[in-house]
Amino acid sequence: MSSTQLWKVAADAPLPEALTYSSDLPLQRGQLVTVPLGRGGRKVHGLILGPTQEVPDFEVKAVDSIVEEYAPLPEPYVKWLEWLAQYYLHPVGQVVQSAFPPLRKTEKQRASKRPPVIPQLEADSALNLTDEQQTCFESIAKFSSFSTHLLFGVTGSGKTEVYLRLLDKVLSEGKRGIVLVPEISLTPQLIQRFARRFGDKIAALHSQLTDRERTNQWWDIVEGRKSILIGARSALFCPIDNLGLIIVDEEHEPSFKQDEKLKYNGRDAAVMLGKQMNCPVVLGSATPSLETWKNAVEGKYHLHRLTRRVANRALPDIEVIDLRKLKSDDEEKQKAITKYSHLPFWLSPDLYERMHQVLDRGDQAALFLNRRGIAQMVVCPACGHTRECPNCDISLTLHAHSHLICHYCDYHENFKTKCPDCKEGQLEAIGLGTELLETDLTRLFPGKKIARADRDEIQSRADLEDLIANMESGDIDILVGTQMIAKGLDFPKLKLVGLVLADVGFNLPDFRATERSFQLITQMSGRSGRHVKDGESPGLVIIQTFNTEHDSITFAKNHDFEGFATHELEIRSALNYPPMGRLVSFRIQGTKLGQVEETARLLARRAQALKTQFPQYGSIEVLGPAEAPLSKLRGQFRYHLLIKTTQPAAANPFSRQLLGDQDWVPSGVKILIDIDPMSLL
DNA sequence: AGCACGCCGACT
DNA sequence: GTCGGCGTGCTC
Repeated sequence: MSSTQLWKVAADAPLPEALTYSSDLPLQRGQLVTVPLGRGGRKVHGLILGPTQEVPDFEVKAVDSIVEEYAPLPEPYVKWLEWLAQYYLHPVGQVVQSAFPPLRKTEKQRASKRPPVIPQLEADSALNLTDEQQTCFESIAKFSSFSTHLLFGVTGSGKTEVYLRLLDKVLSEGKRGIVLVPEISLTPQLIQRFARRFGDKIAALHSQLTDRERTNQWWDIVEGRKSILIGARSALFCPIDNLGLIIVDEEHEPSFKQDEKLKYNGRDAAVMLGKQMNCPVVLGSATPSLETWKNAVEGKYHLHRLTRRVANRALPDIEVIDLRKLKSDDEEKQKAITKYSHLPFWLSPDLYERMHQVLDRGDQAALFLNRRGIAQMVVCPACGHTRECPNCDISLTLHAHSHLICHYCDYHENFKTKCPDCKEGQLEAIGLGTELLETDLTRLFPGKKIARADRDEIQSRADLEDLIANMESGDIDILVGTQMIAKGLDFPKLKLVGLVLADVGFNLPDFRATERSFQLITQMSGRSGRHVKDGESPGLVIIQTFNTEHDSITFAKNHDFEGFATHELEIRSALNYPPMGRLVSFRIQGTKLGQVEETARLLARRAQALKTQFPQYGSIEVLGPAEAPLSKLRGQFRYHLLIKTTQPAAANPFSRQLLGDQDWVPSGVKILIDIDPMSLL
């Protein structure tokens, strides 16, 4: 009955295009099949993209079988997957695999010792909305087809309650919703809140699940047992039908960008999915990315504002401490310096006194520093030798006064004080890290309970949940941490937040450094005094810095996001940086430095040639090649080439052509492409 | 990615 | 001779 026909199949292999297979099976677009690939009778999964007329000039193999377990993917999902492959220049066959669960379906559920994926909690009822929340809710709820909304709400203004109401509305219409959060494992408090409100309607997908848990959650959604999917960016790949809403919380978060394999941005992919599914997309943030902000002020996105914290709670006061003044030599200062001579160099008298005040009242304080360990480098004062990682171009960080660790590749060695180079000097630790803060604080605040939260201390969801419980119960007085604790956490007794050295963030070689720094200060200040009562003094934020006039500080101090965004957009505009221009980064890496350099040079020359050959690429700027800021990582030398353009439409075809044939690239050298990179490191 | 081919050094 | 190390190349 059915005759043999040719099909385009996205096979699971790193091939730029789909392959052609023949079949007399009743196939359709979106169906998962197995196909033979290569020699040796190997079988791989492939997704049917559609029939084709083109008869290729080589022998065509036949589709092996239909994978009966999966119904064909809905058309909008197939379109979305094709878009991802096309836009991010990634092999379509490998993009497509992410739309299926890692394991096969099982009928019998085995008892698991692990805690349930969704916590079982007592139900919670809706809170009363403030006028602002009500206005935002209504103006978003009007939309039921594709539209993108920015919910711009200051920290503590109750964005989550607006999300919950919107989801309520979507559920009441018999539709379903996706909630994307950055690194879900780090936001247990948010999951709990959803679990209290929506109980067993929720499924979750994130990196801390086992393959079996992930597979079960996937089927719960696909077979319609759950109607709200909350998860990290990868949750977008779960083919949920009848979608009424996509929410992206903390849309500015860099972690929405995947930094390996398919380098997609979860926020942008969510907007495209909303377009394909024809449903509204809500992006929420207190510090929107400049990309989103630009779209909002230009009217491409609908802008909704929450300008006040709930229950009229005040935003925290932000004080800036000039660390340069600590070195002043006038007499009065000198006296003060003597009085505080026991303080370590990183702690100003003002911050120290404020910490005492807060702790004496029985409240909590938190100190942030974006660096782990005891010290960033160890140096020999006699000959200047520094210990560096043999695999990465980076100084080793001292931990526990006994180990030197590379934060990139995890290389570690014992710390020996005698300089291995000149054999005379004693190596000294220079710099500052969370571990050192903890040690010093234990000495300065005897009897107070101090906890540290960084990647060395908090490695699992359970660790973080323990920490949160101890903060909530008041078992911790002072919390020290990296930016791990700057986001999303909500502790009623936390009244003082100190940023130990803001400068750490300013000086990164990245055009987004100022934006990141502004976001960090604002998000961090959002942790302070979230629950102050009427008449109580607001929470306090103290920023220590050597550069009090830095844009990120002067605007953040006044809680002035819009002023900051306007100012920063002007700077970006002058240099054609995103969001005014588009960037594509090519990274050339390999184990032989000479080969890498030469390939980078040749790639740049080809880019220039392409530009002169085709007039439509006239606006493209080719920057580099240059040694990447991390010039050696995990034993690989790294160069990069940047493409910058004010014509967004030119970036993709140009990159595609430049990457086209790679016969000239020596084996052992790889060219990796990153469309819309989030970081230039 | 994953597999076969092929070219080299080390062993019976 | 021939076993197996891994660098190279191809997949409808």
